[in-house]
Amino acid sequence: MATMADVARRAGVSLSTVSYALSGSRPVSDATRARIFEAMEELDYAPNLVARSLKGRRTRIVALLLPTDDSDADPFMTDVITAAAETARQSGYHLLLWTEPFESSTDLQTFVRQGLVDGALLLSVQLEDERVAVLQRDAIPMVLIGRTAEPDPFTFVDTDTEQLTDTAMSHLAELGHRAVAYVGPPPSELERRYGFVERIQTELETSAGRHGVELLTCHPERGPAAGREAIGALLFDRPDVTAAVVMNDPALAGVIQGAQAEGRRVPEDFSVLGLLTSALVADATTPATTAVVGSPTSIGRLAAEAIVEVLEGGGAAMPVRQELVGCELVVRSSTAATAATA
Amino acid sequence: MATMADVARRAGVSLSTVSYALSGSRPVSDATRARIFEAMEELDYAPNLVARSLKGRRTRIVALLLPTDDSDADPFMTDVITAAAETARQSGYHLLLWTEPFESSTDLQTFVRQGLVDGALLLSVQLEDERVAVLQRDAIPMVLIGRTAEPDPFTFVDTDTEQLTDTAMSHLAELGHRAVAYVGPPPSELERRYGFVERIQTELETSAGRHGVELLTCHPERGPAAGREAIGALLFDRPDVTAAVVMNDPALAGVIQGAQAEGRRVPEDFSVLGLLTSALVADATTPATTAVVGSPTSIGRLAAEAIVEVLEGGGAAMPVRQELVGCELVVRSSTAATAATA
DNA sequence: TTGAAAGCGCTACCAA
DNA sequence: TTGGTAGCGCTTTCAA
Repeated sequence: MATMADVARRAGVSLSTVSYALSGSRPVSDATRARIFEAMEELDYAPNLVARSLKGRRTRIVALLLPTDDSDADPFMTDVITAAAETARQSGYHLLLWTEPFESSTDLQTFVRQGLVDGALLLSVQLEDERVAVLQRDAIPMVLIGRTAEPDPFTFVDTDTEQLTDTAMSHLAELGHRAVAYVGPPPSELERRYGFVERIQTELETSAGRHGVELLTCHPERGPAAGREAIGALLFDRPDVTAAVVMNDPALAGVIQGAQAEGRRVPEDFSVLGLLTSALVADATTPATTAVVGSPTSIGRLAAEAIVEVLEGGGAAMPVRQELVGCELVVRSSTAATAATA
Repeated sequence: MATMADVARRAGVSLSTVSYALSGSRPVSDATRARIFEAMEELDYAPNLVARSLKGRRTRIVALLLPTDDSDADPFMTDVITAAAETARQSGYHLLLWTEPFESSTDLQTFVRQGLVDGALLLSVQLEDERVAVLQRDAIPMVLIGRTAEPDPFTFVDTDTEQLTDTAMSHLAELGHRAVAYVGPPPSELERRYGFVERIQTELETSAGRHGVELLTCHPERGPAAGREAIGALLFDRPDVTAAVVMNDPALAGVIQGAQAEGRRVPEDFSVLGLLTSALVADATTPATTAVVGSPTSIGRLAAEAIVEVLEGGGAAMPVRQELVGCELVVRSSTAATAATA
């Protein structure tokens, strides 16, 4: 591949002039510039990013920290990732995948010290997230997608869980439901201690209280069978429960089927409301599941914008930026007013 | 961050000795090495990858080319990507995301000329894929995930579509089905001219012929409504159709519902078989959908292995490696023998 | 067994 | 308006 020296030779100018012509950081006469760009064209020249990175002590590469013992490939994550990658690219940044099981963050430590990346985007943040400490130790700029435990002095982008839960509970309360099942994520995700999961639980309870709704929680494993059993057992104990909010895509269909097996028609006798349910899954159930959905695309974009801003900020003490992304109710066919209300 | 010079100074040796101690490419006395590693430890030293890349003229970074006007975030792709990233990392390679609409491959051209990546992995390969030509022009090593039109002289990893279609048709033929609907991808994907989609169509027809099965094709848009309509119309014309193979996750539930709306019980009167259906979707339908599934994890791993092999091969003329990854029938509850057979 | 130094391709400072 | 050159952090050749 052609180097700057090749271009300089061909254009009959010095190497530094080529550099200045390219960066514009010093005036270059029109004639000279024209000759230089012509030479570049002829040689298919493109500046070597590695050399530039070495010189400039920054690579314009951001690590995307992606835990891999997440059992399911979440479509939500995929959208976050592509949106972040696209946004980053528009600012001249690249995203580099760093997949790693949650446990082994010593690898991460070594990795960031190698100077390949200028900063990091953290996916699937946990309440106590080792990775944050590791990055902080080396003063690697980072943006969390999710939140650690409070107080959380980091820049983050997250779903507005309060709005999420409140949208969900308002919807059900307005429909007249007074006792609602919360079918949460599988136990394995609970152990992980995602801030996200714990916040949902707490805020769901708060919101339920505010709306005069009683909340009954269960955490079935993945899969429709587990969902059926869980809701079956719950309805056996508490036949007065008339709705479920479900944040467990693999179990979602099971919840609907389990309610039906107990003789409830969905949505006439029993409402099911998805939380962050992927459209693919929500549309696959019968009836299709009404859900409160987030905006993975906005999250990815905002996260990329935030990290770029920090990195371009040149180390100046940036204000910590914390953004909450709103949710939206997507009405399909699985919720309806209770008999009492209708 | 500490540099090699810092380590050398602290250990009281020359810079080159530190380098040799690290690489092992020249003997270093035990005492010296011990001092050096101690110094590294104390300084939290890690070799600078950028400098190493500049010197070595290789970055050990591989671009992951990810077209972004794919309308849906496919869980299959996510698994491919994480598997590829993990495998690459185990060989000391990193994956860098390059998201781009199909059209603009001039950006790609410029990008690869910048020397940031040693090679590329191509996702969602089309029959006529511009990206292949672009990379070839600059002799960038690449591995396709998918295939271009024949003859295809490139290294690729792909799902074994022949086995896929044959597994599907055998299953249905054995159950006694003689007229089968093929509910293919939405028209937009057809226009894209994915090799994958076209191969499935052809091979499904071939396989159907071999099994004495008549195949009726339709391509509904995404979403359950489109699926319902498509299968409804088809069954209206051809009431003798007793099964459907569906390669269109968003429409899948609609196909089942549409058949039921025509008075068919699934699976007793009508079988539905998914093609590469994601587990999340297959488990969400009622009944759960039996499907022939591929192995995204294997594909990702093999693709990463292949590109690493090419890159480590040092430019020696490598044999073109072409791997087809097998499929498997996952039996759930949506297929059964026809009345005639049972 | 170890050290000195050239050079990867670029940016930016110092001079002219 | 332009040229020369040091140096980013490393690997590797040449010398001792």
